[in-house]
Amino acid sequence: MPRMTEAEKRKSHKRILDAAAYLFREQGTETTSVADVMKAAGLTHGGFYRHFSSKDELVAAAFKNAVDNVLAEMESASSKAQLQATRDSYIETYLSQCHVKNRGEGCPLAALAGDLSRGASDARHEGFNAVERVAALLKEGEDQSEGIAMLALMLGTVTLARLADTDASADAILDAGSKGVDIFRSSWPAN
Amino acid sequence: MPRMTEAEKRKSHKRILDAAAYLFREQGTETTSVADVMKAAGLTHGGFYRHFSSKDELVAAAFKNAVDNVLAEMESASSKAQLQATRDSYIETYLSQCHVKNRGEGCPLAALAGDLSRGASDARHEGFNAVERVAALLKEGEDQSEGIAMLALMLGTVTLARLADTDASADAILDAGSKGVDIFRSSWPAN
DNA sequence: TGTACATCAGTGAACGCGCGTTCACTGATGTAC
DNA sequence: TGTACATCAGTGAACGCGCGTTCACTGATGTAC
Repeated sequence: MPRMTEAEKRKSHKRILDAAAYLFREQGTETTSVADVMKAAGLTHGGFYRHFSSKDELVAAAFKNAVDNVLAEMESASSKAQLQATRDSYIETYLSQCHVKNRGEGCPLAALAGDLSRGASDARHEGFNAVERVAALLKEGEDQSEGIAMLALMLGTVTLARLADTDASADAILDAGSKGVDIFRSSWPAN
Repeated sequence: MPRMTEAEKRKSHKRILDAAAYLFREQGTETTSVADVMKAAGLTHGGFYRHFSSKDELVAAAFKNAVDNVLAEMESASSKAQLQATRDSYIETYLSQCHVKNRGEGCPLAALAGDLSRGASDARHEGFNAVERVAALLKEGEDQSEGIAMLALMLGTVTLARLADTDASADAILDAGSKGVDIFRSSWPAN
């Protein structure tokens, strides 16, 4: 059957990245094996090294892929009004039960910041880049610090909510986070 | 040489817990092996199962041990003034370079919340208990939500700072978190 | 208090297993002429 | 345009390795009399 077209290789590559982005977020990078990812991408593990030189490289690439997908809508906003609208809906979705339960399609930083900070430096650097991208979208202006505080609060809230035993406990934590977000917003000059 | 005194067994048990609490926070629960922990405790891996029935059980017990140690000072505060003083110093230490770099002796939630939320339910439950204990100490009152938002912001800030490449980047993130903490404090009635 | 014996904390070899990675192989693709 | 051949995406067996856990063993401890 092999060999495939160049175009088909690119499709395989994308499927591997998407499968990894989902599984790493869902289960963590340590608990997910290269074979798991390849199986989810519809391939066998042996072919992995035609696409990436190591699992570490995949972790960094899959994380960046996840960030690109999650931020695509906000980063492509063409007007200030559109940015504000997508940002508002981003924040609301972020602090939801759905996001708490659905790690695999949620914020890559909330799912993987811990893994990245302990892992290879390429992946950690990718994580830091994501922090700056998200912060810039959450609060424009020359001072990044408001966006970073907002991200920290949101990420922390979802991280804590994921420890809850019941939906009610998770909701209480999400509500606390939402109130915090409102305090931040009302204490900053609108822009 | 064996067998040891009951008192010596208790000492071994504590050494295993302390070693695990340090190594799990420093490296994560997946990356740290039972043999690593036992070696750090000055024992060999075979004896582990005289103390714990599984690695999962150790993860939960070591996490609780870490929380107990970290909160001991605050929880034993005998006056309102003393609680406020230890809380102030706790927050300042929490948002410091030292805490960012020194995972192994830092906040167990900041180091392990991600691992716990994906792991065995006993350990996750221990994590949730810790959230409530810390939140109650950060902001007294019947409404837990202010303490939870404060913890989420602090934990999120340190998590993001641990992704930074340089001390300066980490400082910028820590400063952003500190400003957020100040906003929370000034927007809540003192107590 | 002294003796005989069961207990069990700790050791280190061994278990099966899954991991990341390598490799010989296949055969359609892409290329040189 | 047709032909001959090198390339290489994907397969599946195999590699060495470290993991969590088990086990036979040791000998001081704790206990029953």
